[in-house]
Amino acid sequence: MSETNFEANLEARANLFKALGHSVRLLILNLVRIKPRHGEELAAILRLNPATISHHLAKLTDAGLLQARKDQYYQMYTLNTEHVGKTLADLIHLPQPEISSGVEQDAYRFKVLKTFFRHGRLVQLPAQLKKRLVVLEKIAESFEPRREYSEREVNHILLDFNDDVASLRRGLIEHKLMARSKGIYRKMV
Amino acid sequence: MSETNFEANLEARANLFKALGHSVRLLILNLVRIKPRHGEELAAILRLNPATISHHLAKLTDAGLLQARKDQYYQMYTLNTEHVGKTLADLIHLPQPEISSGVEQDAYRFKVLKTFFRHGRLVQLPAQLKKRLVVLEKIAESFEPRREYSEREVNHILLDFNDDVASLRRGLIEHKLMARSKGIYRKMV
DNA sequence: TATTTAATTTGACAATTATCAAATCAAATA
DNA sequence: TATTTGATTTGATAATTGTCAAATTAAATA
Repeated sequence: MSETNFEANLEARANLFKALGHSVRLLILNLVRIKPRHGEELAAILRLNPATISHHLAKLTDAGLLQARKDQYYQMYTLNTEHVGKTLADLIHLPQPEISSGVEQDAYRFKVLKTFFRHGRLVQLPAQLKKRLVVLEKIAESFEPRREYSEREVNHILLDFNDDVASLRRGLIEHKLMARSKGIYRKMV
Repeated sequence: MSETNFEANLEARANLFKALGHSVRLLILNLVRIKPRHGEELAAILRLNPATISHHLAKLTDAGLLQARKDQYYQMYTLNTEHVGKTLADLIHLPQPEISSGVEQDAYRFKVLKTFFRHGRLVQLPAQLKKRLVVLEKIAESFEPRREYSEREVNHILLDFNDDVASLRRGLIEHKLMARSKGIYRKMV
């Protein structure tokens, strides 16, 4: 799905809610639910200019909440029950793949990595936990799963990122990205 | 219920929909549904100023769609599932008595009667069907149900409203407000 | 305690939306 | 066909909302 489609779909959903997001329009829906009505009648009841009512009716009709049919002079509006049975969840929830195609969910991660890495080297270990975690997870990718590492081997790999290997080692253990047992290091799942 | 309460209730419902009526906020709800997130992360993903995101988050929280809890530095937002299971119908429908207390459903009728009656007399029989019907229904109130009227009696009553009793008689019959059988008139139901 | 950083608030401006009056259009009736 | 009348469109203005930059506040860490 193209980004344009994604945005159009999103905008369409938002428009349904926008149509409902006005007290006059909620009243119109309730009045029309009781019985079909025409614009002039609604204007009289709600004490608004017929042109204003006409705008509201157009929005409700565009959103598929009302149906209009001709009856003599009058455009009679009736409630369209197609949408009103749906739950908010139905109308809010976008499928995951669609979200991913529309926005970069890892943007925060990328931003943190961009901030703290320069030419592949770690400029500084972030003080904030959430950012430190992002950085350490990145570094942990350099270790293979299920393989055993001696401390010398660990240090050798970490040295590529930063001279303060002790802090990096401690961070990896602390955040449970690696485990140490009898001097042997192993990457966690 | 006071009119003020009615309006407050109505406004509250509209505000829930207003909160949902923006594509950025729909995206936030979907992103938070996947996992709890904080403002900075959402700002990075959606490429918007953190202050803007903060506004959106406040609207969603006010509307009861999100819950916020502190986690270290971060205000973590999670989806509040309380409302999202409700159908649109649940959220739109106001009880009838409440509507009646809030707006004058007969405003159109009153307006028509005010236009066509002057000091209790019918100025003119409206050409438009819907208005003619309103006027004739008003006149029909002057007849008792289940009682038989001769044409002379009918004319006598109608003369109070307008000199053109023939048109009034014809209108009452035409719109099935009265019935004539063998020269005897009777009000319908 | 000083510093850092996320959250919030404030102020300014842009964009959107609501409202009405007046004009136009379209359909029904005289 | 001319007239009436509801619906729609247009233009103007007011009100609301969305956005960002900058300042402030509050919480966590060094």
